[in-house]
Amino acid sequence: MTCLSRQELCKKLRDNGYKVTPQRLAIYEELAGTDSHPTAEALFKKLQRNNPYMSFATIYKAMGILVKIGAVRMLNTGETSSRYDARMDEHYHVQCTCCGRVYDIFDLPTEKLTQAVTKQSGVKIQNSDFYFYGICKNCQ
Amino acid sequence: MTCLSRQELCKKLRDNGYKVTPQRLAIYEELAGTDSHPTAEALFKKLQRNNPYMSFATIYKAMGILVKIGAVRMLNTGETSSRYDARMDEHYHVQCTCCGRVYDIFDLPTEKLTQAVTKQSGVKIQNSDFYFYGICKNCQ
DNA sequence: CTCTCTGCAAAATTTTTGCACTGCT
DNA sequence: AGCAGTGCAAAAATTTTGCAGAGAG
Repeated sequence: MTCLSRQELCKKLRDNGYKVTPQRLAIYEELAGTDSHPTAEALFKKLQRNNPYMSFATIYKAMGILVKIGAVRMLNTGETSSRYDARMDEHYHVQCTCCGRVYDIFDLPTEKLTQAVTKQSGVKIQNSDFYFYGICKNCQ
Repeated sequence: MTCLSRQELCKKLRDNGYKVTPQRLAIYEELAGTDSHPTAEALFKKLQRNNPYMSFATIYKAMGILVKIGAVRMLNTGETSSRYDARMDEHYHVQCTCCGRVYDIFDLPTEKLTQAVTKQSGVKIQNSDFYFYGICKNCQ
């Protein structure tokens, strides 16, 4: 997994003027340790086991910060709640329309797309999100 | 605009077992007549002028149906509320991170991407959503 | 020691649901 | 006439906010 080490995360937090707290580390490490692209609620349930006083507010506040400093991304697959992903290397997402699972996809030839978007719209692209939907192997 | 004519929409509703009502026609025509990718709230405010008794519940129920029968798509740009789009021809979206406006993009070479996703994940892709983010011409 | 962060509860927002009444077909 | 659809209000679900006390630097 290409996520941040604890040391790198601490540095990133401090460099951006945020404090390092056990909650933020626990939230990040829980997220970095799964490839299930969990929602805030899923994270909360997992974290509660080891951190009985973990609260939703803390998760949402931490996520806001982690997204802002570029340690985490937020996924909008069209479900009612957002999902989170600690992998920040360039990749994309496929969701199974049957079971809802979200899989990672790598190495898509997207450079021409971004160029075409810039050319067509005049918008200087800062980042992009690609979502694919279909029936996964398990559900076929 | 490549949206449905009133006649086509009526047929599509009936073919899928839904009734044609003035509210559904008004909602669809309002959406088809703009390229602003409005939220439910924005649609509601516009529709209220001519239909003072239009309600939110009706908009959400109608949208559910219109999405299901393939007359409308829902956009998830990462904002708190969903946006809607009556254009069903293949196209993509760029959002300005400054003003929030959403622009349409056409003719992207995406075939290889979809093939790569199928090959890599084994998921048979049914559809996809591409979102690009950057600073638009107006805001530059 | 200061000032940010946490946890709780309450609030805000968006979307969904239940139900009596309306009105399309 | 029958039954789906509308509108209202209340409920549900997710996310945000305010504040007192705890804890990082």
